[in-house]
Amino acid sequence: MNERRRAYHHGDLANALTNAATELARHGGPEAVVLREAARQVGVSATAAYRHFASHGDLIHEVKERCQASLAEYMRAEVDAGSPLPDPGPEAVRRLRALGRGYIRFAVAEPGLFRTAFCQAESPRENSLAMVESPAFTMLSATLDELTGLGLIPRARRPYTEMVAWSSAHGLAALIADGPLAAFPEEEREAAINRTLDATIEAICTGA
Amino acid sequence: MNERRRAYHHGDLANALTNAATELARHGGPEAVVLREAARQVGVSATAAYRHFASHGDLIHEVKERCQASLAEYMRAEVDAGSPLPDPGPEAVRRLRALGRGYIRFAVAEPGLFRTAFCQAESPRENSLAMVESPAFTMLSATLDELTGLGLIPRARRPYTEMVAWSSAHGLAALIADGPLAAFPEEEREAAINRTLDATIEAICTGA
DNA sequence: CCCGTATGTTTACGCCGTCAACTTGGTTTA
DNA sequence: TAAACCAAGTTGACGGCGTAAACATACGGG
Repeated sequence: MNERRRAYHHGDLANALTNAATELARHGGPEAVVLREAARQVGVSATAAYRHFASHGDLIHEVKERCQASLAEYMRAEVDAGSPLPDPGPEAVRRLRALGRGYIRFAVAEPGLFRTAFCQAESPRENSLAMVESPAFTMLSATLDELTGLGLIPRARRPYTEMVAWSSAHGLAALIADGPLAAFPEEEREAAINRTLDATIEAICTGA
Repeated sequence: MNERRRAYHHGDLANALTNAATELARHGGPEAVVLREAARQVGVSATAAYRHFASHGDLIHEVKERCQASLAEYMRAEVDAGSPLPDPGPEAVRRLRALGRGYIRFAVAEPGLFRTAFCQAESPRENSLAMVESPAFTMLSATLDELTGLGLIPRARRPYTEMVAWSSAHGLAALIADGPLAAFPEEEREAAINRTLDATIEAICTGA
């Protein structure tokens, strides 16, 4: 049925719905993800969604995972872009900065998706572990390990350094995506981002 | 009508509704603030709320302001508590740390209210300026000014230092309130908090 | 005292998530 | 190949939500 998939059986409704829902999230955040609207845009009845998703929350969960993946892509892209440090230091330091910059760039470019990536799940347990096992978090940990190996992070201070880095990036990103800093003129916002990135790296790496 | 206020005219419906709505927010965050439920708990018809609030968003806005005020109280309380530094240094450094600790303590103690304090407003403009003019932000700015006066923050680095401090505290608080770190065992969470507070202060104040 | 106005109530509308029952069409099997 | 089955759609209905309109009640000032 390769080509005539659009007749009665859609062929890939689950994906089509998730795409539509993601677009809703992009423009309005998690609260804009309404099942009936996604179904409408795909051209299918609302209840058709229930053949592929157990509930509204399940659909949101799918979108949420995409958003987390998107965030990780932004981080990886910034790492791969390889923009040099102002003060060209160790490669690992550059990478640490790139991870933070990618995180924040995502929040600036896609505030709706960023908010969706961290929206509340119906099951409270679900929120927790998944994130810490994500590729993004793994990249961060690996980079910090590397910096420790290079002697740039004292071994005594290594524990919980993921949290120091994550908190700082997440805080700035959240303040941008959630409102308080959204109205900042671009130039000031960029300055605040750089200042925060600088300060955080300095706090983590001895001398830099 | 001091005492017989409960007959037909309630006497202070606006406040009663805001109280009920705040309680809903405490247990379920902003998405749990449903107008009809608040009215139900006060024992009044749903549409009665419209004599005191223009819309559902208006009610949430009221709750949101209370939550922001609560946050500021937590910060002030922690400052006033005057718990000494591990390494007793300048008073202003202690106060900076207390501000951060109060911010995070609020998120730990009242995740629902914390999330409500930063929930999206219907008017996008509304989110921005109000926060930066809040008493909490003012306390932070004043303390940073003081540290600059003491020579603990180099003048060249003074700009945007509010953002460095705010981002760090807000990030950790948000990660706790929004899920990812909520399931951390208390001991680890406390360690992460202290480590982040230490690192941030070190990043802001030269030597400490 | 009486009337206006502030503050309630009832009713109703459309949108939401979701359930139950029915229909359609591709796949499997006798 | 025909029958039977099952996956994937449909329509219709329900209760809950925010909210508008019309109606009711009680307080307070002329």
